[in-house]
Amino acid sequence: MLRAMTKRSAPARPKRGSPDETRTRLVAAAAEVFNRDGYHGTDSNRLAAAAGYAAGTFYKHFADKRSIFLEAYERWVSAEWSAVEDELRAGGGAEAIAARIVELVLGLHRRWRGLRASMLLLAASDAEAKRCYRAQRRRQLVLLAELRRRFGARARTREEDAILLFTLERSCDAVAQGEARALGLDPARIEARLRELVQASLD
Amino acid sequence: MLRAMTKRSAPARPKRGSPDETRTRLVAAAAEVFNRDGYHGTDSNRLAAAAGYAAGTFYKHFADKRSIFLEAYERWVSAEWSAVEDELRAGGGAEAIAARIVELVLGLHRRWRGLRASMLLLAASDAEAKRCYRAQRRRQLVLLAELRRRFGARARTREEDAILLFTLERSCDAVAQGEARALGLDPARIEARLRELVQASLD
Amino acid sequence: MLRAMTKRSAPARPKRGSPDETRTRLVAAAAEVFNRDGYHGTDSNRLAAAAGYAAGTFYKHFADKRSIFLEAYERWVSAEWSAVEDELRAGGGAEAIAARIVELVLGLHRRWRGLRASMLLLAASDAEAKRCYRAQRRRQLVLLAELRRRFGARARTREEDAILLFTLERSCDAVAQGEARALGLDPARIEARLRELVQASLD
Amino acid sequence: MLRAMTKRSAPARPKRGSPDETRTRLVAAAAEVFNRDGYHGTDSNRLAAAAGYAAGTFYKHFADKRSIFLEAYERWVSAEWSAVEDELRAGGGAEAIAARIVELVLGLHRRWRGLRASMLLLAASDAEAKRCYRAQRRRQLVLLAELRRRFGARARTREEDAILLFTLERSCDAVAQGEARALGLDPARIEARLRELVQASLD
DNA sequence: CATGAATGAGCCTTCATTCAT
DNA sequence: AATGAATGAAGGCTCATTCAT
Repeated sequence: MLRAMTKRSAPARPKRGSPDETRTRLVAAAAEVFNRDGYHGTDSNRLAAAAGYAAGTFYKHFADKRSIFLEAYERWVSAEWSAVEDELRAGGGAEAIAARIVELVLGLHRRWRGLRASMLLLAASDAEAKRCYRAQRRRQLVLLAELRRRFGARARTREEDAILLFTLERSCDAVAQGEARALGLDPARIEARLRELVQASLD
Repeated sequence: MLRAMTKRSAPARPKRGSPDETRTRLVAAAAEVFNRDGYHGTDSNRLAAAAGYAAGTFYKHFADKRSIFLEAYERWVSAEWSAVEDELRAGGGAEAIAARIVELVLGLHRRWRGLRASMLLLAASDAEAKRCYRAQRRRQLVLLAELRRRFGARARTREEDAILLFTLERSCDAVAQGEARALGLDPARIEARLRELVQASLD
Repeated sequence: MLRAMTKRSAPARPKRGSPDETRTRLVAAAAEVFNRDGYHGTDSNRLAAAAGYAAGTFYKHFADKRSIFLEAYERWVSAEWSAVEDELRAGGGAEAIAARIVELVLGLHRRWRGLRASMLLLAASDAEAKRCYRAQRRRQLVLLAELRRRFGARARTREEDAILLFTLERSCDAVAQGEARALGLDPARIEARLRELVQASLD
Repeated sequence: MLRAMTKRSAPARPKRGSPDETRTRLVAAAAEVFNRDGYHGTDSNRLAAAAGYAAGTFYKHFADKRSIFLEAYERWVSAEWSAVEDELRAGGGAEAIAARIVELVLGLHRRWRGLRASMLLLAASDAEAKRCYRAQRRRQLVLLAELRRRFGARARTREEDAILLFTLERSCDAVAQGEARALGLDPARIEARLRELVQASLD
């Protein structure tokens, strides 16, 4: 069985909120449940229940499971990325920024590893998920170029930047998902190396 | 609808072969079907049918869907990796080897992108899939160290090597799955950059 | 899909009228919607919305879907039958009356074919619907006998009259629902023949 | 509640028959259940259970509820009509044939009144049902013309014949469904009158 | 060894109805 | 009087798996 345990909390019943509150609660609960059980590991009834609602309520707010997933990803992962961007744009030296980038990205990957894994899967077969997933990478490319301009560093090709992002993403996943440890690697050293790579790219 | 069309070929009925032949045919067909439709995009009946067998035959040879998936991954992806290793061990200069590594890895990612995506998903929630997936990375680390010894290059940390592998894997996925193009990147330049990175690691 | 499209008009919101006005609006809207989509082709929420009210309002005025249906049928179909009766009672020769009967009955069947089809269905399984449906036939039998008295024609058995009504009803349905045309029949000839039969019954 | 009681017999479990047997059993059971509970009064799970099968088995044989309904109607109602036709073609005088037609048609309407009512409903909203329903009327028109030729009677217009069939159909429904009795009519007299009409049409 | 009919739990979705506001 | 968010039972359908042949 791939499916994880499912009945967890009996959440506070939030009857009769505004539609927006309800929608928000559903999305928040879905983000957690998808993150824990994976896209194919839950169903719409459970998502509703996790937010304290009945099955029917789900379909008042979302057309289907896929659409709440995309919204959950958008709302949580992307939202937190925005926070990251804001902080990085706030200033600091190249070294500090590099360290912070690695720390923040790793944190996000740790926090949302299940959601990210599901997104990867979905993006493989669903066009809209693909778009949504790629939109982020685009933002990151923009951010990277912007930071570099701030430090007066020479420009890199988009390809070089993309590869740096891929490196960062995949390595952080490896650390977040325990793959690094399973391979006998020291997460701290991975982080250190990533910091070097990011900083080198900003100089 | 995430599910792709499914009825494809009307396969040659190879009834009453030896158990091993049957098993092999099932695995071969499954590899193709999983690669095309994804793990959640097929079902065991279709896998059996794709190999020209009845539903019941499937369960005479495999405990469940997951186990045939792991075997398909093992048998095809890993097997092809072995071929890669053999070729690389056969000799050549650092530059040629680097180019060949990138070419071969990219080829594998292209050929098996569906299977790989499914594996990524499965590895996120299934312990055995995780082990199977990681075993490969371990082999690759060994190979990398071995190649470097051959070229008399200075040793790198395991972490540095792992990050190189992550970079290679993730970037090849991006190219194989069209993500690179979607981001306006030039696949040829990505490949060139990957060759540089690999070669640098071997010197 | 048996179900037809449903969201049609955005009806004027007539909030806080007298209970009777509300009830009337609900019934009027329901008659149209049932006539268009069929009894099983709508739901109470849509009926409410079609009248410009919220779901809850519906249940303030009707016990359930069935009861609004019966009322819609009663209020519209029966009401129009009354108009027919009034006109026929107003006078005219047997031939003119016969022609008028066919014309009016056919008109009603055309106008309310969806509602009638639903009633037929409901009457098959619901006792109250059955009563309501039969009450009309009774009125028609009375009317027929009454007209005949007016023309001084000899009496027929109730069975003969009933059969004439059945003929009229079924034939008008066939014309109204396109069955006649589908069978290669000429609606005008059907009407002509029906006029003959009715007139013969009045002489 | 419109829905009739549902769990009736616990039918003999007929496991592992040939697909055709299974299909036949499903259709036979469905004909009875539809006839008893109406199209909207059952569901696919109950149809399967009524034939002694599990839910999934149903969908191995039929795409959906509508398709088994049409087949049930076709297989039972039409099949019995064929028997009627055969008998009528076998010979006899006009009077005897007329009597037999009324008797047989009435018998069919009695036996399958629920199925017929559902068909009427379905035909109102479903194109294929409509076709299937009308195909029968066409056969009947042919049969009627054929019988008349046998008796050397003068030809009637198709419209006249159609109206006779409508009369017969609707009147038999009224008798079969108790409508006649509810209107205080004597079924025997209805039958007598129908015999007259049919015989008159054959002379 | 292979079959393939059959299973039945379980997912997605709808809708008649309620009730707090 | 009206609202409309919420309900939850139930229907339609799928699919991993079993077992009699």
